[in-house]
Amino acid sequence: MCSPQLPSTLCGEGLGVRYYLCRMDAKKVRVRFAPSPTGGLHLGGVRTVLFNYLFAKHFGGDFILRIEDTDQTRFVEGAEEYIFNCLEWCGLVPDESAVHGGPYGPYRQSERKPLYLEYAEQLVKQGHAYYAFDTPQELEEMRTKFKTKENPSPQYNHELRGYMRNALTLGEAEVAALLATGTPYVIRIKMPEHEEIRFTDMIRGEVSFDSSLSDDKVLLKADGMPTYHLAVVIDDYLMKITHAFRGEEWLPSAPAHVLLWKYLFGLENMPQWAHLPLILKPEGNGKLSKRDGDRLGFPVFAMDWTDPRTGEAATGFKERGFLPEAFINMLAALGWNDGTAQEIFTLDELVEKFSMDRVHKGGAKFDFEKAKWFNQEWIKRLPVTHYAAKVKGMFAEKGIAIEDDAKFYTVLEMVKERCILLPDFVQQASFFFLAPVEIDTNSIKPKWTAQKNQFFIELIRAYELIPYWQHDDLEKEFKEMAAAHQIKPGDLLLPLRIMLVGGKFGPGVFDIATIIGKEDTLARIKHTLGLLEA
RNA sequence: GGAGCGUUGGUAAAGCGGUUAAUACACCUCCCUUUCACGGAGGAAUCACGGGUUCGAUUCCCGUACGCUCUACCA
Repeated sequence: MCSPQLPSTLCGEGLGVRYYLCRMDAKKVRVRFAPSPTGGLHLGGVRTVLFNYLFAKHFGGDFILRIEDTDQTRFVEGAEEYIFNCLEWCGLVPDESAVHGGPYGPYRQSERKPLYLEYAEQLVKQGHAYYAFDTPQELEEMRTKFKTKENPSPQYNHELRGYMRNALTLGEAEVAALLATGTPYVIRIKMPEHEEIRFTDMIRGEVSFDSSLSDDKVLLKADGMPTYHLAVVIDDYLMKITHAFRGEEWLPSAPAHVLLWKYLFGLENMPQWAHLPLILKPEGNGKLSKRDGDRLGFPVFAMDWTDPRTGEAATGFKERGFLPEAFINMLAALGWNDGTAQEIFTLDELVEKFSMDRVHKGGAKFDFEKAKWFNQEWIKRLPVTHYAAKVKGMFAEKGIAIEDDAKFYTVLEMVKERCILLPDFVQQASFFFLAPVEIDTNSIKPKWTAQKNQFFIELIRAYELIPYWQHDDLEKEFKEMAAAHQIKPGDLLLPLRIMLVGGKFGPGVFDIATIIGKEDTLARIKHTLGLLEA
């Protein structure tokens, strides 16, 4: 029996023999993600990448990234590089791609253009496709002419193609003449009538369609570029893709793809399909879009993206302060689980445990609160050194230069469980390095008394003389003095906290005092005492 | 309009013929902490509806409803 790792060339066609024991599923797993470089990389896109990656790596296979840039009108400068950057940040690096190279290139469809015509013409010869000369205007006319209440969107299908200007209605001579004079044309698939097309989806099981209900999709466009429908089949074949995952929105066009496989390469060579559930808007209905993010205040793209044409900008999960570990984990949990109560997974664990049959069928509404929880968990779990540099940069932006790394790490460690997103560290920890500008004296004033004022004046004196500036001594001194003044320590702790921190938050007060040191502690107490007098 | 896919607490979801229907997020209450957070305890679902099949259905089958996707020379 061939092992799954055995090179596919040894499994049959390479030796010119079809080995009985070497079936399709014994071939090396090869999956692909095929984005079109038209804008920011959406949450759903990253999740598709993730599932591809996890599946491939689980079986020791390859993850290929192919650029679907067949629509020249939608080319966006920088989008391709951006996609690679996102994958890099997520840690989902392709084995083969336009930048990583590989034996099945080129990995950009625009660079494979001549290939597609060949196959399209083969289909024409086989009678499974035909030339069509209808202009965009004529198509538009057809749609309005045949539009009825019952049929609001007429299709270019077996019923209507007889009314159109194509090789099926024009006659051989005329077609040849049109072709000879360079008349623009497209090649359309000729969908058969009343043929049941069925295939097994890895997530949904058996799905079937009636071929009569599908339209004669354009395979090759007038500019010579293939449409997605043709390109996906040819490239998946040529790149030896064994499993093809994509969003559920592709399900309705799957029958055309299955047919193309049947006509061109044989159903036995077709990859296993899996149509992933959609990620939906948090409230209401429909696919999650960038607009929802803007409206509800959360990111939708993996990383910041600015459209070079419109200048429109969108923030990404990365820039919002997500750790890649959390982002990936959250995405995996959106539609997949391992059947246990475990929710936090490393990439390695995901690779080990992932399986397609545990992917949920229904679409999931995106919950930003849950996404934040994953990030908080990862902040708590990871050593602070893992993200200290990033946080340091955020401090620098606020004008706080960190010089003492050891102190910085202790501080981060001390406040990490209070941080949900990376920028929270700035709020939670900057007072360790810079005296607070805003002091919430309103939280002190209502219960402020002359006795308390006196207490702090004496506390300053006592602290000035304290031999060892350390947590336990500071606390002991504080409590003894409170007792001497007959004030409950609790009534004094909050004021002290506000003096040191500026507000009602942060770790233990004496921990803070210990770290910021005698000089700063006393200065901050004095400063606030001054404010309270005024 | 048509086709396909889907439907378990507010959200994500486990369950794969017999369970007190897990768990997590969010929310509320309480404990811990004289801050905030962490941590701990508790609180919510007659599994969309109607028929079957079965001794027994959240689980299997068929309808209905609802939702989503697609219905471009875009992917």
